[in-house]
Amino acid sequence: MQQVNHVPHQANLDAVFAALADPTRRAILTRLADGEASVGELAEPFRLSQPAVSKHLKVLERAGLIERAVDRQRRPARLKAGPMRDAVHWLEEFSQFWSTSFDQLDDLLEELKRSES
Amino acid sequence: MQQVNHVPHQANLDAVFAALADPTRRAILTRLADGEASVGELAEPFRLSQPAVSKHLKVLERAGLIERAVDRQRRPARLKAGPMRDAVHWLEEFSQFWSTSFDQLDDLLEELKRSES
DNA sequence: CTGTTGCATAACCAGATGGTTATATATAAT
DNA sequence: ATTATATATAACCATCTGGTTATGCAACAG
Repeated sequence: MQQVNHVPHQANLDAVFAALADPTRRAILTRLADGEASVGELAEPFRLSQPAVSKHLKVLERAGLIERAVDRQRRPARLKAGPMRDAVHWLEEFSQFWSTSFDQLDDLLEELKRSES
Repeated sequence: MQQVNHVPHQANLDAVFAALADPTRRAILTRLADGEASVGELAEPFRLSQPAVSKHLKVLERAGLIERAVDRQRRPARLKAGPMRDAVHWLEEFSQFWSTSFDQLDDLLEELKRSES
């Protein structure tokens, strides 16, 4: 049976959130949403050395957010969905456990604060 | 005018995702979803020193995920909604930009992969 | 005043992170 | 065979992180 249930795997949540914590990596992901890209193509817009980009890609790969292909000398990266969804799920479950919806939370907390004081 | 629009602020996204990348801190947040708690109350379930918990709380506070109150000697922490919502929004906008929904993404990527090869 | 409780802060440490340059490797082009 | 291109890897560095113990300080309790 193929893995279908995406129970947010605690260990990977660490890696996923850590990967998302860097603005360059988020930009890389956004770029990849537009289609696969090689290391060189990714390095160009950022003023970053090629090895730096390779490192970022390795972080994203370890987090499972991307996968690498092989195309001649190029090793293009493309997005993978699962882990990002795990992150969303954690946040959603958290918000659900916490309260009803994020959109009501600030108001709700304000209210609580007022009623306590 | 009060801040109402929660445009995901890039700088804080760094701090928010970084804060969420630690399992202890996620556990602290989950605990706080149950109600405010003092440093001591938070330190007890984890086998962590009190200063370690204080440090985690400072990280969460810098990310804007919690706020501290003053109650006699205690300095209880409580959740704040905004930044977490920013994180959700980033992920949602990303998924939207990327494709239609996370639930369809893996299938979609699989399909793309197949049609390319 | 004295002691205790709750927390913060400082000083320290090992290991991770994010960047660099230099070098190696593999594929392509000449 | 040589050279050029695309990427990886190594070695190095400064800074950040997550933990510790030791200490300081403010707010009670006696």
